[in-house]
Amino acid sequence: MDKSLLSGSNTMLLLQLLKDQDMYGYQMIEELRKRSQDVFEMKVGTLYPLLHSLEKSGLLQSYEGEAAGKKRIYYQITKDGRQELERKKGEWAEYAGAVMHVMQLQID
Amino acid sequence: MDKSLLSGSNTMLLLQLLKDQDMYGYQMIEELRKRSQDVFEMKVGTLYPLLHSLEKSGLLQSYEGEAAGKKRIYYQITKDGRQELERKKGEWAEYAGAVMHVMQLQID
DNA sequence: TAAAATAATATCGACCATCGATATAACAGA
DNA sequence: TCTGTTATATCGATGGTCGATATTATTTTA
Repeated sequence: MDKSLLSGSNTMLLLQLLKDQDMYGYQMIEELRKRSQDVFEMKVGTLYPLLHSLEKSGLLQSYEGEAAGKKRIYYQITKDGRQELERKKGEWAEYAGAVMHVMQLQID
Repeated sequence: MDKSLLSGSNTMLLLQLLKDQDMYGYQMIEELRKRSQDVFEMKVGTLYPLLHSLEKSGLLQSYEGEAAGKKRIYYQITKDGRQELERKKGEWAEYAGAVMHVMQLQID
């Protein structure tokens, strides 16, 4: 199983955010904070290099757009990105399930 | 929230193993594999340095014991270790819950 | 109005967890 | 005898994340 899953959950979370809606970088940080009820606070020093690398590997595409009259760099998930999202989702479910089992924990 | 939670889940899993029973290193790898239904395969290059560092920081204590007539280095969880286990367990639950929520996933 | 805070993008060195490789020794089974 | 497994150990490399720093534009506050 993928070792970088744990650490690399940020990739999965970003792909999930972009699944239904294009967003620009800063917006993703806020959206992630909101959806996680303040548990996640992705750092800009993590986000931007990650976005660039995801684009380079073809999971995302960027384009210039506008928000409130201002230029923004929007990101869009690609077909490969959607495929990778599903893959990582499955891996996460397996991993988290195993942790829960070993730890004898339950969610909600 | 602790950034090393994700990566550092190995510490939590080891503490959990030792919660009810003392074990030696190699045994922990096997037990972890078993309890996780082959999802976890902790590497020896990860385990031994981690055990040493956990002992150094007072979460574990080691002693020489025997298994099938052979000398083994057993590890025992300390009071601090149990406290740390509970702390990490809580953090994990919070983190995993947030991931599940963002990902719209469910675990049995 | 000037200053401070926030939004937005970007980079870089440092840290830390993990891995693969390598080493050694004892013992089991083929 | 040789191979495989158990068991402990170390070390260099990798890779994800962070904090610091930088820059520009806009908004809020004093």
